[in-house]
This record gives sequence, C-alpha cells and structure tokens, in this order.
Amino acid sequence: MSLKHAILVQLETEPSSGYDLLQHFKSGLGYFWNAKHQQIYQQLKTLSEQKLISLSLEKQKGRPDKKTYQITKLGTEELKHWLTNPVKPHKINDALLVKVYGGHLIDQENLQNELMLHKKTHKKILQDLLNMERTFLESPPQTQEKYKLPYLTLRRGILGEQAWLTWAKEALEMLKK
Amino acid sequence: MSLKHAILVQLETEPSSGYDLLQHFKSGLGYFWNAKHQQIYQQLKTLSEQKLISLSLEKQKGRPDKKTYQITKLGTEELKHWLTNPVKPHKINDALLVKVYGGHLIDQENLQNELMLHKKTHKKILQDLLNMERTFLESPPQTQEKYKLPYLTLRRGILGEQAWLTWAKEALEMLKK
DNA sequence: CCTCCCATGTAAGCCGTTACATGATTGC
DNA sequence: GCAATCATGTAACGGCTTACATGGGAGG
Repeated sequence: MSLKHAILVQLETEPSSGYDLLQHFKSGLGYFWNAKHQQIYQQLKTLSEQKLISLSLEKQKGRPDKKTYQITKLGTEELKHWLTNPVKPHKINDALLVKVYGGHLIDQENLQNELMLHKKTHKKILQDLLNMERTFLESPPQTQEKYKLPYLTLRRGILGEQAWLTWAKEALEMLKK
Repeated sequence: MSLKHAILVQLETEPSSGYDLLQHFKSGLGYFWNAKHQQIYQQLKTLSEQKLISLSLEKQKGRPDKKTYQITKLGTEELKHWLTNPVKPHKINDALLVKVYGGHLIDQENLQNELMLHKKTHKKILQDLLNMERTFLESPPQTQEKYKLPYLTLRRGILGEQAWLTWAKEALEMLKK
C-alpha cells in the first residue's frame, strides 16, 4: 500500500534507478519495507504515468541506458500529504506464531529446530543493524544530525530484534522442559 | 498466504463458525494474524471446496442456521504438512517507519503527534496482553500445561509491545530536542 | 427509535508473489 | 567456463481490502 510512498521518500533523498531502489530495500529501508524488483519496476511505471516521478535516461558505455527517476513537484506534494495524515497501525501476519500456536500437532523437536533456524536469521539481522549503528555513531555530529530520523528507524530495528531474541530464548527454554 | 493455516489451526482446536473465527482473530490469534470477515468467509468456502474442512448446519430458533465448520482428516494432514515444513521469515512492512524515515519533510510536531497516537494503541494492546497473561498464570497447572504453546505467542506479543514502547519513548525524547 | 452485536455473503480492484525472460560485466 | 552482480522488464495468479448488501435480536 505504501510501497508508493517508500519509493517517493527515497527519491526525495536522491534520484535513483529501479535497481538503486532495490538495493535500498535490501539494506537500510529494507528492515521495515520489503519489495521485490518486479514490484518496484511496476510501481515506477505507475508513478511515472501519474506524473509523481519523472525519468531521465543516462547513457552508459557498453551498457543499456540507466533509467534514473526523480520526484516531481506533484510527487513531493503527494508525499507531504501522505506524511501529514495518520497511517493505520502496522498489521502483523506472522506465520511462525501461527505455527507455535498450533505446535502441539507436531514434534517438539521439529518446532525447536524451526525456532533455532529463525533465531539464526534474527541474530544476523541484529548484527547488521548494530554494525550500521556503529558506523552512524562514529560519524561526525553534523552527519548524525542530518540522519537522525533514519537512525530512529535503525533503533526500532535493533530494539525489535533484541526483543525477538529474548523471546526465542524464553520459548526454547520452555519447550525443552 | 497462511490465513488458510491459521483457520485450520483454530478448527483443529474446536469446530467454529465464520463468526467465531472472526472473534478469535480479534482476540488471541489476532495479535499475530489479522483477517477481516470477508476474507474469512471466502477462505472457508475455498477450504470447504478443497475438502479440508466440512460443514454442519446448526439449527437455531429465530435465527438463521449457524454454519459450523470442522476440520477433516485431509485438513489435518495438510495442517501437519504445513507445520512440518519451515515457514519463511516474517516480512515487516511498517508504514509508520517509512514516515519516520522521511519525516524531515514535515513538522516535527506532526511527527510527534502521530507517534503519540500509535503509543496509545500499543499501550492498550500491551494492557490487554498482560491481562490475558494474568488470567493464564492464575489458572490451574494442568490448564497452563495444556495452553503453553498459545502462551508462548502471548509472551511474544508482550515482549514485542514492550520493545515498541521503549523505542517510542526513546524516539520522542530524541525528537523533542 | 437507534445503535451495537450477531451472522453471512458478493464483487471489483489493488497489491504482491511466482514464473518466465534477456543480456552484459566482473571475479574466481 | 561458471557464478554472481548489474539492470530491466512481462504475465499470470493469488491474497487482501474496500464497497456494497441483508436482516434479526438486545439494550438503552
């Protein structure tokens, strides 16, 4: 629903190609918004038709032209409008918890293994986020001031992942009894 | 994607009508899986056609027949199969964080107000979850043993909401400077 | 009377996933 | 040579949301 706005936010920061956006969704932004390349390219097409973004072709040697999009005046307006109106609370649809809820139907060992698998992923994510935080905290004060809002989203990620890991520890202990 | 399985899990516990399921999605299960009535009724129809669930009509005085669904053998198999295979990690698509990320475009006050609004909602959810936990902890040991897996999902909710509130406090302090 | 809760549905449209497709460059 | 990364797309399908629709009972 707001992939649209996630793209506009990014383009407001700097003009990007579809591929660039994809990279952002894999790193920083990606912690709280996910999108695949197919969806991004389709959305860019739509946004372009709606005149919320515009396109420039950058010629590249040897490679096909790189399509760089930038936000238009209309796009900035739309973005500001969206930012000013409240968003609905985030909906959680977490299949793992459905599984835990109904886990009495399968081996406890099986359940534990799956939890441990997810734990690995979450540990990795936390490490990545902590690394980003370290980089941020080592940057000069004016950089920190400039990126303080993205930093807040990073903090959300860190606190969220830590809470997840605390839960997993608790859950595994309980399952092992 | 696994509304299907969320429904099967619930029906495995007890036969229910569409309306009953809706109530579960508004309370316990609802913390980690959301669905609207339209979606539930459609899904029940589909599952019924696939013979994963079956229907009995309960006659009621004065009211139209209540449609009660129960899980079939085939449904239980499908559920066990799903439970045994790993699920993909939960994807977060959180519009509020997109907003914070791009919040430099609007009033800081506006952003703070929205955060406070969400804080209220999360506080309410946490209170509800803590109440459910109290009820659980006051129940007899055999009940606790029986519902230990759903209790784990409750714990996930509590830890998650507490982490959210910790973050919000931190964020609001930072924004006020 | 009016609103909330019980109780169930159809239909259109949007959003997102999966599968299919192409082709160049870089590093091992 | 082969895999990974850069770089962009189309098409089909499935899931979810929004709007529309109906009708009885309970309580203030």
